[in-house]
Amino acid sequence: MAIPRAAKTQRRTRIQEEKEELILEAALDVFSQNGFRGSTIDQIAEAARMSKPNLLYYFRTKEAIHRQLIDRVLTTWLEPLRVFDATGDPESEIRSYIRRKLEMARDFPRESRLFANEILQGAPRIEEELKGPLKELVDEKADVIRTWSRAGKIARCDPYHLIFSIWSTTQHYADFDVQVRAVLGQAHSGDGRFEDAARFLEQLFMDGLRVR
Amino acid sequence: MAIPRAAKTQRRTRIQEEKEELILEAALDVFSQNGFRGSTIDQIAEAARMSKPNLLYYFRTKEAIHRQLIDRVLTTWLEPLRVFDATGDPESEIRSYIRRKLEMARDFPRESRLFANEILQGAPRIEEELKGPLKELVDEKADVIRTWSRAGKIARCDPYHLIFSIWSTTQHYADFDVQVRAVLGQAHSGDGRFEDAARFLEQLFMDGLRVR
DNA sequence: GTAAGCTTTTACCAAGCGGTTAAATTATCG
DNA sequence: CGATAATTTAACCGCTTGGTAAAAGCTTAC
Repeated sequence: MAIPRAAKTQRRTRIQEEKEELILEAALDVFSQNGFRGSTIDQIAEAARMSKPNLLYYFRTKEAIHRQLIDRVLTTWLEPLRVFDATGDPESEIRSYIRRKLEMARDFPRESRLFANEILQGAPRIEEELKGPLKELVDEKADVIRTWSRAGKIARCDPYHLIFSIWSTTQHYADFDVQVRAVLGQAHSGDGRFEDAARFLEQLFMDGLRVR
Repeated sequence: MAIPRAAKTQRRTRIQEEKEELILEAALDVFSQNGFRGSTIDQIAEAARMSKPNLLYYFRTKEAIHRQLIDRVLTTWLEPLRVFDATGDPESEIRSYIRRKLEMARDFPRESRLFANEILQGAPRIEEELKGPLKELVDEKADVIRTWSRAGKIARCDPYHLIFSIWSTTQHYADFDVQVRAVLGQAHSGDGRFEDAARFLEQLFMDGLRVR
C-alpha cells in the first residue's frame, strides 16, 4: 500500500494511459459546457464513469486536468495557422486557412468552447501562453500577410485584424452554435450550415481582400 | 417584522429602485466575468457592498438576478439590428450597423460577455428568447438584406451568414478582449484597436459585398 | 409622535465542494 | 504461485455555497 502516486515512477502503465485519456475526454465535455468554475470533479468523474477519488488518483487536482486539456487544445488549435505558408499563393493560402478553421469548428466544437470559456473569463490560467507563443506565431504570420499586402497581392489591410476576423467568424459556428441553430431553425439542423458558411466566408474574404 | 417581501405590494419604493439597480450593476460585473455557475451570491453582494441576506431581500434567488440582467441585455443588444432600415441605402445601413455593433463592444463589453457566457454554456436560460423574438427579428432583417441582394444593390450572399459574420467580428473585440490585447501587445492598449478594427471591418464588408 | 411597513443585520443550516486517508482489491512480473 | 506495486473503494473532512429565520433598526404617512 501507500502509493506515492503513479507519476513518481516515470513509467506509465497501460491503465494509466487509458484512464488519463478517458478522464481528459470526459473533462473536455464538462469543462467546455460549464467553464472551469462551473464544473465539478464529481461531474467529470461521473462522465468518465469512475469514482471521484479514483479520478484524483490520476490527476491531483481539478486544475491539473484543465491545464493539460488547455495545453493540448492550444497546440492543435493553432496548427492551421502554423501551416500558413509565405511562399504559397496568398489567395489560396487564406482560402484554405478559412476552410480549415471552419472544419475545426465543425469537428471539434468542444475544444473551441473550452478555449472560448477560458478567454471569456479573463484567461487567468493561460495569460502567459497568449502573450508568449500565441503572440509570436501571430506576429510571424502577420508579417507574411503584410508582405503580400505591400506586394499588391492582396488588398492593403491590417493583418492582425484580418486574422482576428477569420478567427471570430469561423469559431462563431462552434462557440455560438446554440444561437446559430436557433436563428436558422430546423432548416439547417444538419451540417448544411457549415457549407453555407464556407461559401459565404470565402466570398466575403476573397472579394473583400481583392486588390482594387 | 414578517415581511411578505417588497414585491408583494406592487408599489416600489425609492430605496428598492436604487438598491436593485446597484445589485444588477454589481451582478453584471460578476456574471460577465465568471458565468452563472462560476459566480457566487457572496461575490455579487460584496461588489454591491451589501450583506448577502440583504441582497436576497431584493432578489429571491441568484437566478432571478441573472434572469433580469439577461432580459435587459437582450433588449439593448439587439437595438442596432432593430433600426436597420429597409428603405435606407444598403451600403450605409450595413456600414453603420457594423460601426454601432463595434461601439457596443467597446462601450459595453460586460453585456457582451454576459451574453456570450450564456450562449457558450448552451443558453439553458434563454432558449425561448433565441428561438422566438431573436429569430423573428433576424428573419425580418434577413429578408431586407435578401431584397437588396436580389435587386443588385449588394452582392448575392446568404443574409443569415452575413449577419452572423457581423456579430462575430464585432463582438470578438469584447468577448476575446484579453486575447486581442495579448496579441497586439502594448501597441494598442488604448482604444486604438477599435479604430483599426473599424477601418478593417468596413473595408472587408464594403468590398466583400460590392456587386461585381 | 407614533404606528405601520420597509430595510438591514446576525445567526444559522443543509447540501455541495475540492480534496485526503487508509484499507481493500487487482494487475504484473519473476 | 507469491510478492510487490498499481488501482479502486469507502469513509471522511473542512470550507463554501445558496438560501432562511427572526429580530433589530429605519422610513414614511398620518
